Amino acid sequence: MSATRPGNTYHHGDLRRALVDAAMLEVERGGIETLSLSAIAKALGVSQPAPYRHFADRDALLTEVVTEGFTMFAAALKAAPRRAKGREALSRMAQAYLRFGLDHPGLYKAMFASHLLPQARDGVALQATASASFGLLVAAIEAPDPESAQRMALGVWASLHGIVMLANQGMLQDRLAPIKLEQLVEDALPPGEHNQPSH
Amino acid sequence: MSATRPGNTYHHGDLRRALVDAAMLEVERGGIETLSLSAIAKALGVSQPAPYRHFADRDALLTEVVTEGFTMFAAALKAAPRRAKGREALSRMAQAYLRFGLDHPGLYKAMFASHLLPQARDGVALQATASASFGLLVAAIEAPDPESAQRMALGVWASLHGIVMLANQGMLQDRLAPIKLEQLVEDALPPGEHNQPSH
DNA sequence: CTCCTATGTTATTATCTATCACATTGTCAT
DNA sequence: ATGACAATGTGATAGATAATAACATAGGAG
Repeated sequence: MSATRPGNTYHHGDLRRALVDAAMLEVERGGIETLSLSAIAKALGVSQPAPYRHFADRDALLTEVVTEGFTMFAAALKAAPRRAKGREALSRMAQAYLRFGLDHPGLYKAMFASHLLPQARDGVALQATASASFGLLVAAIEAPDPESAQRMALGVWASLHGIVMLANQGMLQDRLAPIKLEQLVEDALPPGEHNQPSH
Repeated sequence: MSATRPGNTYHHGDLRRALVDAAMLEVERGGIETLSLSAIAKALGVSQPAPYRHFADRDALLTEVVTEGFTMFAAALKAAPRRAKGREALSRMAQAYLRFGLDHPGLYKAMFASHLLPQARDGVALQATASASFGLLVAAIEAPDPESAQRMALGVWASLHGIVMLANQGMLQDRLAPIKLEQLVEDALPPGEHNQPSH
């Protein structure tokens, strides 16, 4: 009966991990709304209630997926500048932000547009994880004082978020004739010496 | 049995309208995922399958809600400049955008973050409706040539969209100490003579 | 007035979440 | 070792929902 199960044992081995992985794939494939614990359990060759041994409910599994998403996201942002500093580092981070959003549309949407983030129960821990990424952005901004950095980072964040969401909704495709998303990202950043030539 | 039904007739009178209204309220209250045709039918005092006489499936009702949302949205943007022109008109339109997003968080999210927009079936008509709003934004932008207007409008749109989405997710609350959303919106617009004094 | 169509109803099926009581297995103290 | 216990899995079941089918009613066009 078990298709994806390693041995033929009564116990799966690492069902929790398998559930998260399968859920991540499904969120990426069909979005948050099509995720079904039943279907995942069946696909993994376990009984339908088995997932409830590891997650209290559907939202708990989704929260785990989204949390791992934010971790991946933060890692991508952190790695992006490589050895660059200053304005160039910010630019690379912004491009990495864009790339993550475009490469993981379902996950990105689940991270930023789900009902989980505003919720009291899991929302607190989740917001902390999400905030880590924002901190990276603030740190990459060059500004006279911390408050300015915070304010400018908010503006950049909002722009990047908007670009990713609109692009993934397919709302920019018809309008981008000669314009590239990468250029739209550059335009969203505060000006610096290393700016690209004007269009 | 019927709580919300006008008379006591076999036929409801205007069930379609009542369904859309109820669905709009529910989308606003609990978001897209909690919308249940069963629950709405019961609340309206009709049988559970009655809605299927007016909408092929759940998504069809949602599409109607979102379409009406875009119509309201376009009307709000269009009315915002009142008699103002130029840069001031753009500013007022942007503030109206923000206000709509904050006043209708559930509807706004349904409009821009649902699975409906990218879908082939209803997505085409829906995208056309959505595009009308974007056209208003483009028209309000002062630029040397149409392509620049298009490009600048994209940037403004993305910024506004990002601000609304992040704000409605509760992700800006902790960070906005002295900053107001309205100011964040102003900062997202291209500079003009009527700019606010710098902070 | 009669028929026809629109709109509503009851009955039914399939899927999904979630909880229950029970079964099995790995582990840890003795 | 071994026996209790905790962790993990199973079958049975309840409740909600989407969707379809067959039947009922009412209102309007001829």
